[in-house]
This record gives sequence, C-alpha cells and structure tokens, in this order.
Amino acid sequence: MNERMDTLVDPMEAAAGEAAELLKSLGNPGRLRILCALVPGDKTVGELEAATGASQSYVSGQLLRLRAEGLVACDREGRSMRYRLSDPRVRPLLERIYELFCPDM
Amino acid sequence: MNERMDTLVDPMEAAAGEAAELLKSLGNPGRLRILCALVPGDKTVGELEAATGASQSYVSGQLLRLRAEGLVACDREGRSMRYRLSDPRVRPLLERIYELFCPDM
DNA sequence: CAAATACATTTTGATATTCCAATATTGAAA
DNA sequence: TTTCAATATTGGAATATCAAAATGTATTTG
Repeated sequence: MNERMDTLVDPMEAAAGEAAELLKSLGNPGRLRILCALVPGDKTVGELEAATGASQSYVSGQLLRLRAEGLVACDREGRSMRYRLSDPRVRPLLERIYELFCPDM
Repeated sequence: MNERMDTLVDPMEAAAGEAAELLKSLGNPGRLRILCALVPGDKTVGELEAATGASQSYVSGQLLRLRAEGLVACDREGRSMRYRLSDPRVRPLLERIYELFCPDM
C-alpha cells in the first residue's frame, strides 16, 4: 500500500471518523431522547427530565457530554438552564431517524 | 408516574431503543466504512479489506457483528463470501450521512 | 489427499460506557 | 443571609467495546 493510496483513502477516513463520533453520541437511548425532545424547541433540564422520564443527574450528565461535543448549547434563564440544539447536522439526521423509526407519531 | 403515563411514554422509549441500537452500530469508523463501501454494491470480504484498509480479522469480525444485528447478509460465492446491506433503514440513513459529511466525494 | 486461499472465531488486555446515588454548587427569593 | 429550587459534579461498580493476535474452518485447485 503506497502513499498515493493512503492519500486517496484519507479523506474518507477523516469523514468516517467525524461521522462516527456524532453517530456514537446519538447511539444511546437516553441521549437520543434528549436530543429528540429538543427538536421541537428549547427546553430546560427539568422539562427534559419530564419529557424523557430520566433522572435529574442522568439528564444533566448527558447534557454535559452533549455540550462538550458541541451538539447542544445553553443559556441561563432565571434559575433554570435552557438547552437547545447547536450542531447543524443533528436536526437533519434526527429528521431522517424520525421518518424511519417513528412513522406515525 | 402512573400506568397511563407509562403506556404513553413507551412507544417513544421503544423507538428510541431501536434507533439507538442501529446508530450505535454506525457509530464506529471501521463499521461505518464497511457499510458505506456496501452502498454502491455488494462486496466480498477481501474487497472490503481493500476498500477500508483494515485487516482481515477486523473486517470479518465486524461483519459478524453486523450480520448478527441484521444489518448485512451474505452468500457464499466460490471461495469468497459476498456481503450486502440487508436492513432497509441503513441505506437512507447512510445517504443523509453522506450529504452531511461527504459533500464532495 | 495436500496445499493454498478466503473467511471465521476466540482470546485477551486495555479502555470506555452506562447509570445510579450521594453531594456540591448556583441563583433567586424571602 | 438563610433557604429553597434547579442544575452540576463526583465516585463507583457492572458491563460493554475495541482491536490485535493467534488459531480454526471451509472450499477450491492440483
């Protein structure tokens, strides 16, 4: 395998790495539900707890991870934190996932 | 949280679980590249090794996993095994991933 | 049958993830 | 400033994943 071959394979390698990173974040039911809950609009941590049925520390922890990855962002709002989707690639991906897995919801 | 609430949350829960399972499979660069390599058409293990640059045992191992999850299927062809995508949800998902991560390939 | 080719499987050690429980922090209100 | 409500963080145990290495199995060819 020579270098011309490597440079040929490389861009795919990079794209696959990036894509896999994002897909891995979506590849957990809890995180997926949190992100889905944010599609219709921004929500506070408490609202996300209610929407997903998960515990406070779980939701907060996953939000922290999603924030570190740039998938969500937040602003303080009184004593609450309001989260929103912040990666432009998440919404179109979630749309297709909706089509495939939630055909009638 | 009463039972009416549970039955209300349940379908989402189930869909999220299914979707997350599939996304987790795509959430690994090696597997993602294998699946992408199968989009244009079926391939043997050897062809997939060449297409992805990964080792034989790695490719074969991932194919085994993907097969167990129903994402790919295979038929023997002489001394080779020809693999193909077998889950109808994979191709549309990969298409969108292409659009998002490989805008010019 | 023997050798070669193409895959499959198992093992292993390292690392990562998951999720809960407990505790800490922060901001607003009293 | 004390207190409460909302969110953040940490610790830990169980489990899962990753990828390489070594070995095993099936199929064709000579």
